[in-house]
Amino acid sequence: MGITERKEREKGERKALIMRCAGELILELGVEKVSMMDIARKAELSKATIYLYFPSKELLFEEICLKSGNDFIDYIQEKMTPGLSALEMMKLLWVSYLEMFGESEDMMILMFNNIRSYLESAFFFGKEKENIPPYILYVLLKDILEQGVAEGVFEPSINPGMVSRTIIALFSYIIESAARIPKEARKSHVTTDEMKNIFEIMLRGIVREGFDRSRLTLPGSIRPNHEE
Amino acid sequence: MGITERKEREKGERKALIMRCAGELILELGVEKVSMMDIARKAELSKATIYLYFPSKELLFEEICLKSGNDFIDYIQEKMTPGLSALEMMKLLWVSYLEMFGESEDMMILMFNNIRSYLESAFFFGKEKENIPPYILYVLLKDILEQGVAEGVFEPSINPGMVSRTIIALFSYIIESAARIPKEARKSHVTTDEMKNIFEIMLRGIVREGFDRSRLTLPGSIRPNHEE
Amino acid sequence: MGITERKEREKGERKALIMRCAGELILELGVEKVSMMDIARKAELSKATIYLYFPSKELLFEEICLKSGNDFIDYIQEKMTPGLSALEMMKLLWVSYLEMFGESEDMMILMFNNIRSYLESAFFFGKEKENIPPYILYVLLKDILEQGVAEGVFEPSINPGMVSRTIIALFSYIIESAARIPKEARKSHVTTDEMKNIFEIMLRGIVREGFDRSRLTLPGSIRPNHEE
Amino acid sequence: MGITERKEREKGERKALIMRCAGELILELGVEKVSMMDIARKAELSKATIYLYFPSKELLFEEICLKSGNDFIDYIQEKMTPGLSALEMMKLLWVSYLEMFGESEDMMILMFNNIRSYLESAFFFGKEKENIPPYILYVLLKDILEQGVAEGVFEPSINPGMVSRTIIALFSYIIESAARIPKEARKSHVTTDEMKNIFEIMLRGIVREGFDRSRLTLPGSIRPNHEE
DNA sequence: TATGAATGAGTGTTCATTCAT
DNA sequence: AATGAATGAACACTCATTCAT
Repeated sequence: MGITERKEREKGERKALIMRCAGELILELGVEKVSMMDIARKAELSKATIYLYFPSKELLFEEICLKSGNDFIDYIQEKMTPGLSALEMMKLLWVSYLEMFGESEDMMILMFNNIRSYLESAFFFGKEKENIPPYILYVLLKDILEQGVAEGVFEPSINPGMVSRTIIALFSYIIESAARIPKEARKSHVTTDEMKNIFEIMLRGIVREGFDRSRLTLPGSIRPNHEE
Repeated sequence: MGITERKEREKGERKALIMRCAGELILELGVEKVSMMDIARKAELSKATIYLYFPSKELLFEEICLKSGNDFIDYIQEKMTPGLSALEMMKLLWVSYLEMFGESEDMMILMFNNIRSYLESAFFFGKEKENIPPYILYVLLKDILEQGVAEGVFEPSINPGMVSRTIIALFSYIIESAARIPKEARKSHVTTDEMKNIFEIMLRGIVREGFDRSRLTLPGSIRPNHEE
Repeated sequence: MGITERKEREKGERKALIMRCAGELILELGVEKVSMMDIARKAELSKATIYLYFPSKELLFEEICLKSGNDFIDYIQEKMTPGLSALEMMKLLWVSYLEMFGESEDMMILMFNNIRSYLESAFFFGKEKENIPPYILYVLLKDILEQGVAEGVFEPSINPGMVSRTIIALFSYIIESAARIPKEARKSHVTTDEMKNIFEIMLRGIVREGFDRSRLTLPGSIRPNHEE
Repeated sequence: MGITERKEREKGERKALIMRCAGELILELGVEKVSMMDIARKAELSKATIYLYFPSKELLFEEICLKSGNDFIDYIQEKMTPGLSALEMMKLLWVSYLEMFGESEDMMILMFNNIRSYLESAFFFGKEKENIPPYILYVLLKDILEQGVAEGVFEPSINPGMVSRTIIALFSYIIESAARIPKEARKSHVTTDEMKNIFEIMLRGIVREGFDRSRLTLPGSIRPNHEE
């Protein structure tokens, strides 16, 4: 039994190694520019070996994105305790984002990179899909927004599905833009500050008229600016 | 006299044909996936002929994007008369967008496609660039926002540059997403409705607290839904 | 009659123009690198027009080489008066070369360029060809060498055909090498000095043993060094 | 142990195969006319496979030339024992050439082909270059000539550098010309006889006046004429 | 006569994928 | 399980040549 287990574990490790290497390369070069040779070289394996673990380049990339997305969802759902108000949950979402980003910037970039590819598909405009991270996130946000409407905090006229998609799109956009900046020059506080402002505007735009705006302020970057 | 003119016109038409075919393919497959061979096949020309009109793939694509961007800018600037209030200009911008989109959906998609490539560059986070359409649009929006702040209509705390970029990013995102939908299934009213809602939320988020929200309503799709 | 004549003359002029342009380009870029487009551009004609005068690139180049070779042959034969001794003729050949080279360096380069292509063919080793310049030159030299043997000046053991080919080959080689040097840096006196030395060594090698070497001295560059 | 060795050897053989095929094609068609496709076809491999062994066409060709040149240099230097007179060394050079040519005609052709490309460069007229075969050969010859002058055997008035270059040029020329002859028709004795005569003439031309010419006779083709 | 426009057949090079070992 | 070796299909780009006008 020990042996098969070890084999299983080693197999998983190899797979994780390949995904990690591929992920780093995607962040470095962009999806289109990464070749199987690059990945093989980085993982110190042969190209053929990669095909032992992934049936094609496309599916390898898909799995990478899926994983990063799931990690993010897991992180968020762990924090979401029942009984929170919509506004508390929105703020929690924001804080989770901040923390996760501070902790694992690259993973976040990959995750939103993933989302973007789904947003671009038909799903964004109605045809919804399976159990994939972007969709889960979309549902999560939508539920919060609906709860907020029910609580009388958000404008009843908003379309929760649409607003949910819009928020995700915006996050994706900014993160992706950040990813294009060379890693060493990337100052994450810019990214998070940018996002914070947009998120606040969006919140102000969806709350009921007359709602006290001071209650919509979000916390800023939680980590000290380690650069500059 | 007639002959040279006709030749000239035909030459222009060929060039336009190539750009149109290339544009459609970009919308269909994405920039990276389109090959010169694809374009040639679609235009029913030989690859070599394409090179008679454009010195390289890169410059062909650049010209396509530039043209669509410039067309949009021209359209807008023609409508912008001096003496308008910031809110009037914002609405005018919206109506121009609607009209232009109704008139030349593909062109709009290409234009925002173009913008996106610039947004992804460093410019999005501050380093600004030359006389290219996305930048002109960015400046235009920023000026309006600043004027709105001065008029006491928009929140003085907003960062006009950042909000300008956010608005452009959102438009790009939605348009681009729409572009991925197979043409026949694309219902433009979804696209414009989506955008209208987002634009309204954004406006509500940036006006001063207490500003009468009923003044922020935008007109909807101006053309009848020609599909379905 | 006047009209057809003028037409004829103009046709000849066009042809000459094309050949001149092509010739210059060959000298500048090397045979392989010159394209029909280059020639057309230089001659300020269309590519198609060139095909009106020459049926193919290959035949155009052939004609260029032929012409330059014939010019050289004509120049030499004009000077060769009967009754000269072999040694006098050898010196005359040398002087003609010097003069021609001084007068029309480019043409000489093209001519030997031409010769080289023939030397490389089977002809060099026996299978002789028609009335082409390299062959005429070969025969000319061979005749002189044979006369020299008959006069008792040259070693009877030499093979006139072979020595003739060797001399031509050497001239070609040096000229061609000179042609590769950028035109402005080309100091022809180096070329001619080099050639003079080799020619003298060759002469010393083919005269009978004991022949007074002081009689084999050749004149040097006849033109002042116009550069440097 | 056997396996890795065999793999190594097979890899070397493939590389050698490609170089041999490319070499033959160069001899057949000339450097400029040989395409990677031609080589692949001849080697019965795919174009992509060639790129497994050589990073580019240019480097493949460079390696071919370098190898043949180095082989020749190695062969010669192995035979050159110290204490030989200049004349002995000249004869040794000649014999080495003969033997090498008899043994590996193609290689010799390629080698001189290589040399030619260097002779055509500025080096031929003074600007000398690194450690490349043609230059090594040039220096070797020049040293011998200088030694001969010091021994009082060669004319003090000769320019050793220039004569060295001339000899190399001549060898190159003849060999290259031979290469153009279709292989089956190529009679190597013609080539070597031709060369022998020229080499003898050259020697007679550079020895001091009055030197006993019978001492300058070279041995002829050392192998029986295997053709005709 | 002259040419602008067009193209087929090529170039060198890359890369995801396969397979014998 | 792992891989070195191989390759087909693709890529952007070039050029000698043709042809309708």
